[in-house]
Amino acid sequence: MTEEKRVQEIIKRLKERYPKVRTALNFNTPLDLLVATILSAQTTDVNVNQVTKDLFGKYKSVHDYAKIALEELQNDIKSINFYKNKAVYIKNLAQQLLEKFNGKVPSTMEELVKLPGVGRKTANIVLWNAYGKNEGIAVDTHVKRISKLLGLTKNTDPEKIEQDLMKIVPKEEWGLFSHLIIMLGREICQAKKPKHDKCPLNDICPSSNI
DNA sequence: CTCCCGATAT
DNA sequence: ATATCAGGAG
Repeated sequence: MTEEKRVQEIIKRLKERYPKVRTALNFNTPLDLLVATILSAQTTDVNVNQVTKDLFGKYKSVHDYAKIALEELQNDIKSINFYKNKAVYIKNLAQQLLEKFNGKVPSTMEELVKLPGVGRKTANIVLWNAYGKNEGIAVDTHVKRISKLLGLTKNTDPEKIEQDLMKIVPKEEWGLFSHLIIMLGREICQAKKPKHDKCPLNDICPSSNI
């Protein structure tokens, strides 16, 4: 099987298992999603959703983040790791949104990655879930780990992995692909204890022990 | 490469 | 006790 055909088969099977996949982060607006995604770095989405449940009620617009005291915002997200840095990112980001983007969350990769605390992974999540755009493939810890297990890349640098994946995944499925892999990583192919016996890819995965 | 730095599972 | 969790900045 060629690499492209194997990728097609992987996508086909994961689509069947996760037909309605999208981010597990709760949000109503692009701003919500941007904040939630920044908070989600090295943290479970369950933890993030718990915090944002109250957060989004209190911070309804860019202005609310921009005008709040840093210490108060830090306290509001204190149960998230790296909360001090993340609060600074969000406040500075809110300022920049007001100054440069008329208070709106931009919808291109180029603009998003210029915002503090926003890298390609975060930008890709926002672009696909909030704007339906496929400008790249979000490479998070799951995509990084599983792409390597599946033999789709030999690189360890997320940006190089993204480039490898963009060559073999059809562009119209870039956003979908990363979300399917993330779901697989959350439910089945976990880092600590991968459930090879329950994996829909175990017969075409070089790392499966089945 | 290091730092950031809480919650949870094992 | 330790590894891991939708990473990014300096």
